[in-house]
Formats: sequence, C-alpha cells, structure tokens
Amino acid sequence: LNVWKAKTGIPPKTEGLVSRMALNDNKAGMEGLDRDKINKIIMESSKGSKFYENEVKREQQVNQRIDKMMLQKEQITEQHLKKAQAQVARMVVELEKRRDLTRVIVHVDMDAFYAAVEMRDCPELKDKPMAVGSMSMLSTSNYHARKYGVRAAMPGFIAKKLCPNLVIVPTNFDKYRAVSSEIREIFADYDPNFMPMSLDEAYLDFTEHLEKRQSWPDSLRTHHYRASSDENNELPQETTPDVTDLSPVLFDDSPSSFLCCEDAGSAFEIFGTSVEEAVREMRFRIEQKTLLTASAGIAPNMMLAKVCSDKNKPNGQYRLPSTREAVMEFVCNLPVRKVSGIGKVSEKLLNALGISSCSHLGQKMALLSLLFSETAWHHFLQVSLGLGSAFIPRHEERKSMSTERTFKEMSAAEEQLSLCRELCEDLANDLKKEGLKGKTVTLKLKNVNFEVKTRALTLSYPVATADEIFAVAKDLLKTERDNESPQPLRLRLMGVRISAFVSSDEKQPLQKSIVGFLNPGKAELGESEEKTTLEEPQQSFFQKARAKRLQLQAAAASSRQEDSSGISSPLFLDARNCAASDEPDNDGACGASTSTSDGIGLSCPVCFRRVETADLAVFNRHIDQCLSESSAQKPSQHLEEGDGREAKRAELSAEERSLGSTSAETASSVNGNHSKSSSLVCPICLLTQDSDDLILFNRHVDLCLNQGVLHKLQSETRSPINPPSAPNSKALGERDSPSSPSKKVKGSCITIDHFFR
DNA sequence: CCCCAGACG
DNA sequence: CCGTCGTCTGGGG
Repeated sequence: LNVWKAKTGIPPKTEGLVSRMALNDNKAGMEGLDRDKINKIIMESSKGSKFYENEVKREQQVNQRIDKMMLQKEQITEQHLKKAQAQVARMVVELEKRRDLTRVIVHVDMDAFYAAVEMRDCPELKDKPMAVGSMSMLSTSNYHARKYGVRAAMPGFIAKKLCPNLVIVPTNFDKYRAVSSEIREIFADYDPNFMPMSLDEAYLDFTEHLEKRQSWPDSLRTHHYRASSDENNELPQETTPDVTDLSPVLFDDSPSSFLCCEDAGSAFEIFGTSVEEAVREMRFRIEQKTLLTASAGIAPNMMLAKVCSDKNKPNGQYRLPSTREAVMEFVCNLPVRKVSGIGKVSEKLLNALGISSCSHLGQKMALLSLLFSETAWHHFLQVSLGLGSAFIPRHEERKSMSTERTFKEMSAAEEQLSLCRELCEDLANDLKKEGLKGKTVTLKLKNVNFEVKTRALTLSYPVATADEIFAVAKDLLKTERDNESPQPLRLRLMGVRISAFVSSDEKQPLQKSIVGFLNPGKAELGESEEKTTLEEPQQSFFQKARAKRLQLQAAAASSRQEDSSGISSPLFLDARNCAASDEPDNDGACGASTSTSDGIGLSCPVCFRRVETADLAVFNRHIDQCLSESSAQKPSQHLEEGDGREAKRAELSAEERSLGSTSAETASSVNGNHSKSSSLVCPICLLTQDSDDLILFNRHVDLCLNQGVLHKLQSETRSPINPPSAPNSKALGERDSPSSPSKKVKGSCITIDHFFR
C-alpha cells in the first residue's frame, strides 16, 4: 500500500472496511438490522483470506479508476459543459418524443424462490432461519435468515457466523425447474411471449391480455382456492406439505382478500378487469398452484417494472401509473443502485461524483456525458428519464456455452489436463444437445489468489466434439503453464467456453429437411444460394458435399505444413476414423471417437463427422451448418483466412512455446497417419477402403450415402423437421417461440439494452 | 475481427 | 474459508 501511495501520491482508501465486501442491503428484507455489527462479523471472518486480499486489490483498482475520473473532471471547462449540456438537451427532446406510456409491462419475481420451495417441502424449516446452498456459497436465504444479514451470494461459513442456527439446505435444481415450469404455464396465459430471466423471474407484456380481459365475463376471471387436503389427490406424494394450513406458507400476514366466496364447499374469488386485479389474479394462481408467493411490478416499461417488483417485495405488488409525472416522480428518488445494470462498481463511480439518486443522474448528465462512454451515458440518461424498453424483445439464440468448476488447489499438470478434458467432454455433451458448433474456444483459469485469466483461440472452422475442443483447450493450458514456467499453475478453478457459433443468421426459416437436398433442381439452401450460384448454378447436394470435403482436405493439407511448428489440427482428430490420441499415455480421445461408430448417431455427409444424435432435427441443423460454412465464404477465401491465421499462430508458437509441446505431438501423429494414408474408413458403411485416392474415396462415400443413410432418412422424414423459429431460441430462456419468424433484433442485449428501446 | 478483462445479474 | 453461466462493454491489436 505504501508503494501505491508513493507512486500515486494518493492515500489508499482502505481504511476501515472494504466496501466491496460489506453487506449488500440492496435486497428486500434487509431493513432495520444493525449493519455495523454484521459488517464487523463479515470482516472478521474474511480478513486475511486470499479472497479478501483479492477484494482489496480490486477495490483499489476501482479507486484508481475514480481518481482517474476525478482528474479528468478537473480538465473540464465551463465551455465543455455548456456544449455537452446542449447535446444532452437535444437528446432529451429526442427521447421524450419517443416516450411510450401505452404498454403495460409486468415483472414477476418469486419470493426467496429456492428457500421457499425447500420450506414448502419441509415444514420443519418454516420457522427457522435457513438458506439454500453450501458452506462455500448460498444461493438464497429465507426472510428469517435475512434478518441476520444472511443473503444470497454469501458463503455459508460466514452466514453461519452471522446466524449460528442457520440451516443450510443443498440446492435441488430439478425441483426448482419443475416449479418454474408450473409458474411459466401461468405466465403464458397472460403473455404467451413472456420472457423468462431465470427460473423464478420473468417479464410479461400485459397489454394485450388487458384488452381482451375488459370483455371477459366473470367466469373467466374466477379462480378457485386449492382443494383442501382430504380431497386433494393431484399433489405429488412425498413433497405434499400440510395442505390444511395452505394460504400463508411464508408470511402469516398474507391478506385474505375481499371477494372470498363459498360454493358447494369450494372457495373461489372473482378478480376484476384492472391491471392490478389481473396481476393479483396471476399471483393468486401461482400461490394456489405452487404454494409459493410471488411479487410483481407494473409499469410502462421493463426497467421500471423491475424496480417496482421489488417495492413491495414479499408477496406484494406495486403499480406505477402510466403518466409522465408519476414516472418522473418515481425515478426522482430512486437510488441508482436499484436500477438493473448499475452494480457495485458503477454505483461507486457515480457516488464519487455526488450521484446517488436518479434525479442526481439527470442533473449531472452533461458531466457524465464527458466522463463516460456513449453507451454508458445514454444508459444513464434513459434511466434518469424513467425510460426503458416498452416492448419485450425476443430472446435471441445463445452466443456462447461454457462450463467451469472450482476445486481445492490443483498444481499437477496431469491432473489439470485430465480435468480439462473432463470439462471439454461436458461441454461437448451440452453442445450436442443443441446441435451447435463454435469456432472460438476459451480457457478460463483462476489461481489460488483468485486472479482470473482467460485465454482464447479462434479456429477457421467450427468444432463441437470433446476431442476437437480439448485439442485447443489443452494447448491454451499448456501455453499458460509454459508462460508461468518454473512456477506451476496453482489453480482453484478451470473453465472451458465455446463461442462464435457458426452464423445461422437469416437462414432459419429456410432450413429444409435433408429430403430437400436430394433433388438438385429444388435444392434450397437459403441465403447461401446466392453466392453458390455465382460459382456454379444448381449445384446438387452431393456436389456441394464433395466440394466441401475437398475444401476440408485442402485446408488440412495446408495446415499440415504448419503443423510441424506446433499447430494442432483438431478437425481431423476424428474426421478420420482414427483420432490421434492427444496424450501418448491417455487414449481417452481415441476411444471416445472410435466408439462413435457404434450405431447411435449419424454421419454427416458433408464433414464426415459423427453427429451423436438420433434426433433428425439436430442432425439437419448440423448439416445446414456444415453446408453454409462452405458456401458462406468463398472457398478460396476460406483457405486463405485459415492459412493466414494458422501461420500467424505458428510464428507465435515458435517464439513462445517450448519444443515438444503436446500440440506438436498431436500434429505429427495426425500428420503421420495421413501421409501414410494406407486406408480410409468410410463413415457410412464403416468399411475400410483400400485406396488413398481421395477422389475414389469420395465417390465411394457418395455411393454409400445414396443407398444407405439417405434412403433411411427419407422414409423417416416426410414433413419438414425444423420449426420455422430460431432453433436456439429455447437455449437460453427456454422461451417458447411463436411461429412467426419475426425479424431479428440485432445485438442480443440480455442485460442493459432490454430495458431500453 | 480477435483477444482479454471486468461488470453485472 | 467465497459458485456458475451467460451477456455486454471497452480497450488494445
């Protein structure tokens, strides 16, 4: 710290507590507890740990950022501000013009979801402070526990110090998922296009529902109380709680409301036609169906609805009227931290400028526009005006997929390597479920000091199998280890991510079943058609497939040359039936890939790789991707690109890598294998072809395809397999996609942009 | 366009 | 004795 002080001349602001670690009382249920005492306990349990040290470091980084910002602020003249103010004013006019108060957006959020589920299913927990998670991390806590300062994202061992009687229940995701799908059924009744944000949270557009609702008879707005215990036979057995005291599972003060009627032994309630009534009805149905309570916020846009749902948090709702005045007043006193997207760091930066509420935000916009990036200050401006997205965007296809694991310190190279392989296998499995292939593989490492690093490599072709991914990941890992050299990598976490999925832009609606490819005249290949036509009109599927194969072979041939300098070529690991083993002492890769010919799965006629699925939709998607991959870029370009990158990489390798890297081994074994090329195995008939002539081999495969797989497929697939909707749309939010292939909203924006139009 | 760190939920 | 997964931003090459 002294060094830091000497260098900067600024005293390190570490006195007292590290604000990053302090209790986060942003959440509901945290009012009126003695924060000082809680913070003291948190501090005492953390002090001296590696984690704590890392937090101190990060806090100082934020402080430096603040100092830098303040310095910049000094440079700003009245002139600058004047000009900026004018710009802001113009912007405000624009935004005001587009303000939309006509929509009714609802944000629903289950109360203490995981904890509530566990309490429901285990009545003994009801009056105890409890949390869901583990000694190292809690997912959520019940309201009883929150009184002690126990909250989500707090490690269990600290929570125990705050509340020695705390009961920690392990997570039970299958159960939460089941409940989640129950509540989503209800959501769909109010907005079939609702957007789930997590298992327990969703945005709904109530506008249309309310229009219809106005003309609904009472009967459609009547909902019954859950059957009483003796006649209840629909509940799952063991998890059935004591249903006799059903209403208030969580909160005894839940208001049993006005219109409660008795009718042949079953109580019911008739809900009105207003928004409040509709939302209350939805919450009522959720509670009757799941015995769990939800809270909701009603507002003219998503950003406000989210804040509103927090307002009356357990088991309540809040409506913000759709008038500009109401919105502005609401926003005026709103702490910036409450806004989704403004977190710990942004809050601190803003605080340093004297901004804590959204009204301050508006007052200092000119300054903010000079200190923050454009996107950032636009964001702030919108928040200060109470603006957000008035429509609920479709979920886009996922952009990445990853898996990571934390463990006790691990330094042994072999151990790390086998863990890495495991992760790759897990990832490949998940990938397979969605029929995706990606070009960028990223390795994530966290050392025992909690320092995080990511290392990525983008290939010129998409990959999906464990072997392919591992071939890259292990290289990245090795490079990193070499980098750190004499010291070993002392890891506490490793992760593997894949991204840059082959573009499926715009081609979804045109996807055809494989049957469509059989007739060259009718072959429809979506957007790729255009470019293909330039080269060769009316190319048949088989011609395309052959072209693609040749292209792959050419690419492999050229990369083979590079391979001598240490570039692995995962593509061919199982393109040929004999995957090169990555590690001499470990034949897992080889075994895995050869075992793929055991009958389950189909061979892609384009890339020759095995697609481990019985699902024709998945298989089709794979083929589409393979084909579009070849035609999306002109073949020559494709090769150049690949060559360039690989070559560049080769230079790096020569410099940075030690000799005898595992990738070199991989390369040479692939290489050797290929140059011998004594025989090739047809992926269709699985017979070895005694020829190294690729043309002949191709012909054989085409023949095989013609007689075998395609016949089979043809008989199995009469109708189009793929729904017209985006195939990946379910991946993230599991949102059901309506059939209209509505045009794409670019730039996904799961986080901030959703809240703004 | 790629890579990486960091913020955020 | 402090998690996992996914998205976005922003700076640098």
